[in-house]
Amino acid sequence: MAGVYGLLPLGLKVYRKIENIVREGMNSIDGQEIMMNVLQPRELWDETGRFSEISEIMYQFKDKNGKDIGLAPTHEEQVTDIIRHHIKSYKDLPTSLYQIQVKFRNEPRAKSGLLRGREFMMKDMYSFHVDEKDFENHYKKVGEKYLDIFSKIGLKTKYVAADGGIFSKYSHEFQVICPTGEDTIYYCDKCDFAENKEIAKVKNDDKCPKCDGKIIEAKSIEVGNIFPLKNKFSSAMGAKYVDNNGSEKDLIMGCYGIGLTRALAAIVEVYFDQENNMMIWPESVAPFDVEIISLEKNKEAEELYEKIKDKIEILYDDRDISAGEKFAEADLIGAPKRVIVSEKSLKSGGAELIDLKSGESQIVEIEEIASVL
RNA sequence: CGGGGAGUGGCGCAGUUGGUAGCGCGCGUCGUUUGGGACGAUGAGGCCGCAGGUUCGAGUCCUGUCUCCCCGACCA
Repeated sequence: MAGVYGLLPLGLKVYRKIENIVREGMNSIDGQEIMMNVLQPRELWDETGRFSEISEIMYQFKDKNGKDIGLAPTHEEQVTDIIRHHIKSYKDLPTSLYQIQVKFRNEPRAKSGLLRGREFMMKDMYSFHVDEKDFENHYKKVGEKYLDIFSKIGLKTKYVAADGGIFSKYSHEFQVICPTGEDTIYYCDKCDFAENKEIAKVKNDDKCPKCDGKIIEAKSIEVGNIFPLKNKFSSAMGAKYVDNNGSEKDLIMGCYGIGLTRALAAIVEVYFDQENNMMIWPESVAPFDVEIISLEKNKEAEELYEKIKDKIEILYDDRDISAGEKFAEADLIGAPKRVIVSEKSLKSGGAELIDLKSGESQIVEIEEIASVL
């Protein structure tokens, strides 16, 4: 069906790497990983009125006993339910819970493959605080960590001010500048000023309101966003804590999302070289570190593979097909380094080692390859 | 939801006025090939999206329906 995709072996390998980088990032700012359920009872969502409010986007149906069920498009209600049973005192705060899980959203129009699907993977984190001030410190910390995570997976992102939607006055998005993106942002060519078109007061070529730079308009892909939720959910659902004066107060909340499968697609959008029909993955998420291509079968390639296969991730192509086909497919798979073992390379003294990003190529003795890599 | 386009071997497509369903790639077998998607020979593979209708006869005409893609609207 439209907007629904699975991942084959190469895609899954890349996905897992993205997932792990995100997971480490969340753990490093004291996020605790949990896993919530996808099947949701109507009653929970009626507490905030959202079962009706977002029925357009939430897949909803009746089970065989006539009970209303929904597939979670997001988890504020569920996480608030969990937290109201476990947090009682200011001494339990702050705390952040996150999960990496599938989301279902009945998008009015799925498009551009993994960039906008109806079933996709997301990391969503929710934080809980005693007051706005504590929340804001955390919000800032998560924002900085997000920039760091995106940079680790090879995406340069802009930290963009955006509309707060139904939750609040503001939010922030992490946008990758890319012509295939569906968002439009305005950013300064000198400082970190950036606004989403939905709220922007500037236009292309304006002077930056923060410095003497120039405003540039660009299409972009939103790979993450962070929202203040204030007490919207805690107040509706009775998620309170007792402060140090003994009185009950609403929890102050924030939520923080990263579209994992969308990030995977964004990396391809940015790194795929259309002209040469070639992918070069960032090393941190590449499905393989190295592809070894053996032209004519030779024992040197086989021995090299056996020697290093447990130390680095290698794709070894010893298929009985033409050289051109191996090269063309290796270009599409996009391992950042390539080792070619052939009669020609052996005559020149070893194997040819190519760094795809720089295009640099060198002949390295077979015995040396392992240490060079 | 509004507008546009498309459903025919695994993939990409052609199919004229209604008359034996084709091509390229891929796949099997044999042989020759190996530094940029090789070549020859020979095979296998189709309910023409689905349901009705018109006709002696429908991939083709008519009606209905489902699905996918693109552009909008939408994006909690």
